[in-house]
Amino acid sequence: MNQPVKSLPGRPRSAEADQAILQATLDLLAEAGYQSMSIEAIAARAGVGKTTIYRRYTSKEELVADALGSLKQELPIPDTGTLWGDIEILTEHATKTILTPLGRQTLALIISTASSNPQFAKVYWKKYMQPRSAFFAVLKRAQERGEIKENVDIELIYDLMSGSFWHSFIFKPESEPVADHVRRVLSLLLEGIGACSNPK
Amino acid sequence: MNQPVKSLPGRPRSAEADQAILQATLDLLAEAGYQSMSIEAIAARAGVGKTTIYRRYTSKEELVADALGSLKQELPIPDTGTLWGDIEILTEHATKTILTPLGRQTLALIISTASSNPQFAKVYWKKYMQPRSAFFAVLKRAQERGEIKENVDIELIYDLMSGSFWHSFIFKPESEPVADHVRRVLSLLLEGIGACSNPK
Amino acid sequence: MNQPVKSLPGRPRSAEADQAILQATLDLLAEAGYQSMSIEAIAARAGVGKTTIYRRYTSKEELVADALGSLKQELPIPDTGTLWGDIEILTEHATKTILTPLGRQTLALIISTASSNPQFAKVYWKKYMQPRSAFFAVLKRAQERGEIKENVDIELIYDLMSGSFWHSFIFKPESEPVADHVRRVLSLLLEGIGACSNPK
Amino acid sequence: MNQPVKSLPGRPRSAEADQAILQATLDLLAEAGYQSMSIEAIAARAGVGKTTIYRRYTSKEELVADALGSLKQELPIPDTGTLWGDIEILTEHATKTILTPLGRQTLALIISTASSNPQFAKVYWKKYMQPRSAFFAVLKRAQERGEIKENVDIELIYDLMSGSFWHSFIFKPESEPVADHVRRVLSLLLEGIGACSNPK
DNA sequence: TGCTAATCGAGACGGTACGTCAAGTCTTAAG
DNA sequence: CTTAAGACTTGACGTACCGTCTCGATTAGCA
Repeated sequence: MNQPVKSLPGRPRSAEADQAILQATLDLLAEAGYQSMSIEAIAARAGVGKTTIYRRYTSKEELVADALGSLKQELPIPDTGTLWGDIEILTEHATKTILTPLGRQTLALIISTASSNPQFAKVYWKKYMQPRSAFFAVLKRAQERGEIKENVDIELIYDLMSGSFWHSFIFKPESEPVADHVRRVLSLLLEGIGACSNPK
Repeated sequence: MNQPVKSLPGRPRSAEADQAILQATLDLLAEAGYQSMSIEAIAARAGVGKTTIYRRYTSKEELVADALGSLKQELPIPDTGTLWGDIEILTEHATKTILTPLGRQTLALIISTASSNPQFAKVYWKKYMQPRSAFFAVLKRAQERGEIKENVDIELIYDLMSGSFWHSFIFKPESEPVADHVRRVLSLLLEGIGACSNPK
Repeated sequence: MNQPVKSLPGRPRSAEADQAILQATLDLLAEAGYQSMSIEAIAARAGVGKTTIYRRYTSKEELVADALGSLKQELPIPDTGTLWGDIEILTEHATKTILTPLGRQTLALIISTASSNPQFAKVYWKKYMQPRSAFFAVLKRAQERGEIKENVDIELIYDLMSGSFWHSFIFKPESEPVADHVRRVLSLLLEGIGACSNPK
Repeated sequence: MNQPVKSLPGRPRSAEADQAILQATLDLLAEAGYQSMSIEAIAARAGVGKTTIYRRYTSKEELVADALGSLKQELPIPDTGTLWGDIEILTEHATKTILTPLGRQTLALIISTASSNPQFAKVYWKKYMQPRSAFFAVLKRAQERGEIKENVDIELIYDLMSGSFWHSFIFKPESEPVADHVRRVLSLLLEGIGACSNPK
């Protein structure tokens, strides 16, 4: 069995430079935003030549995608026994992630890239929406416990909650606390809005 | 009685230039996107000097906001007699508006600007979400007809439907037709997801 | 007999504007120099619209020529009885005229325009070299008095004295007083430099 | 022993660009003149980015000074055995140098800059008046040969001849050939203009 | 120990677009 | 018809970054 990693000749790439570049990218992304962030500024901040960046990434998007991807996030799937309790925890976590400068910039990035560069949007999206699986697990368990109807499409619920979360977050950042809004949405979803919807 | 309109001294601004600038801006916005669109290109396309643009707008954002704001959109409030019918019409209209290059760019613009320049986001938003009032009227009538519970917050419904609409539009552009998705969402909302949600 | 001056219909040109423009031009010419002097600055300084200037002059050169031409200079032809005395007076006057900011700028203007726009150079030149006729008269009288050889070309003497005056003025502004230099030159000219030039 | 030449880090400046810039500058100076010559045009003509010019020079004056300074001129000191012969050769050379578009522009530049930026004027002047030392040598030899009085200030003679040369060149470009004028001046100087100038 | 080769920092390269300034022309209302 | 005011097109200014390209200096593995 040969080594899967063939050591190339020549000087190996500097791991320190790798780290410095990613860190400088994240810092500047949070500080200045994606558009205002210049490669030259990143290189200067990282104490690195521009070449060293261009050797690794062919575009700013690639660089930012890798920088965001390098962020470690661990999210234990909550299990409080009730849907309400689990959602509470997920909401709290999501809020903490998003209400940082970096989180806002990432969100902006996701959506502005979504229409033009879907492949990059998906990278950002994957990192940003890591909680998705946790959310699914929570809903699944609630369904098994009988808190949610059996025939309901869980993905649709996810769309609804996540979408409304964004919607209110983006356009009414000054209004009621996010947690309250989520609670009202969940309540509405559970009860339904139809006047004659009780199957009796 | 003095004139309410004080005519300023000097040559008045050219209305033709106004129009040419706005049109060129919209064209290039649709063609190239906000970022790739240069003021010089707009000036060239409009057959106008750069100064003439800079005299009117201090930033690209202002210019684009005004250009989008100049778009006239008339949306008659539908009244088919049923909530389903009205929503169908609204959805069709919204889809038509958004599924154009200009619509996509506007959406990207709204969200990427939202976190950094809320005041501009609101301008874009206002224009983009003009159907909002129509949507409210439709829901209100449905409530009066008894199709929707009386004690439900209509704004919350709007958040949910609009948000889920975006959500699926942005991240699953290739999946099922938008109209179908909206139908499923409405159905879910009307029935509710709670297993034991019989009210009273 | 009709009036030789036909009073044109409409508002007559403002003499105040005329004066203000010329004065502002001279001021700015002395302060900033010909190149750095903008028409807009002249208009602003004169409290006049740009149009008012362009209606009168078609170029900066014309304007400056007229402004310099408007300067009144009276130079009485000196008659002290000796060539030395007359030259002394002329030198003093020339020095006073040239050693002002306006004088320096005029000189610069004359020469930099000379090669490209000879017709303007001549206008400046005429004003600047008004003393020329006085100089000629002085030399003529000296010739008649027998101070200068009869067969000498007076114009050539003028070229020599005026040229050397410039030469030293432009390239050695810091050296000996101008008057001394002129004296040395005159002395040299009178005596000649040839070792065997005395006709015996 | 350390190297006296410390090689700076980074890519060294391109000697080709240096040359192209200087050549383009001289070309455009001769064609269009100092004022009408734009940095952008120089860059375009040299096939070089504007930055490459601005990296080297902070002003047009600096650039032009360097360009003129880069002109190599070799002038052998003539030695025909007589003052008249030597002057003839010097005059011919000076005429050839000045009677080119570049020569005229340089002259205009020297004088228009002289009063405002003496330091630049001196650079131009040095290049332009390179023959000065040759002229001095020629006069010195003539003095030793006895063609010129011993007690005459040679510098003053230079002022007179050079000044009158300019004077006639600038204001009477259309008149008699330069060489004839110089001959008349030299003759006048050698003989003197004084009627009773017999020394001793 | 020396050779080979990819890497490093630094920074110059040809470009594009920026936002500013002044040029000379034009269009208004007021005189 | 001129005036002051100011908008118009044009074009150069000097700056900031782009992505590419040299440099001399490292820094490994291979000979």
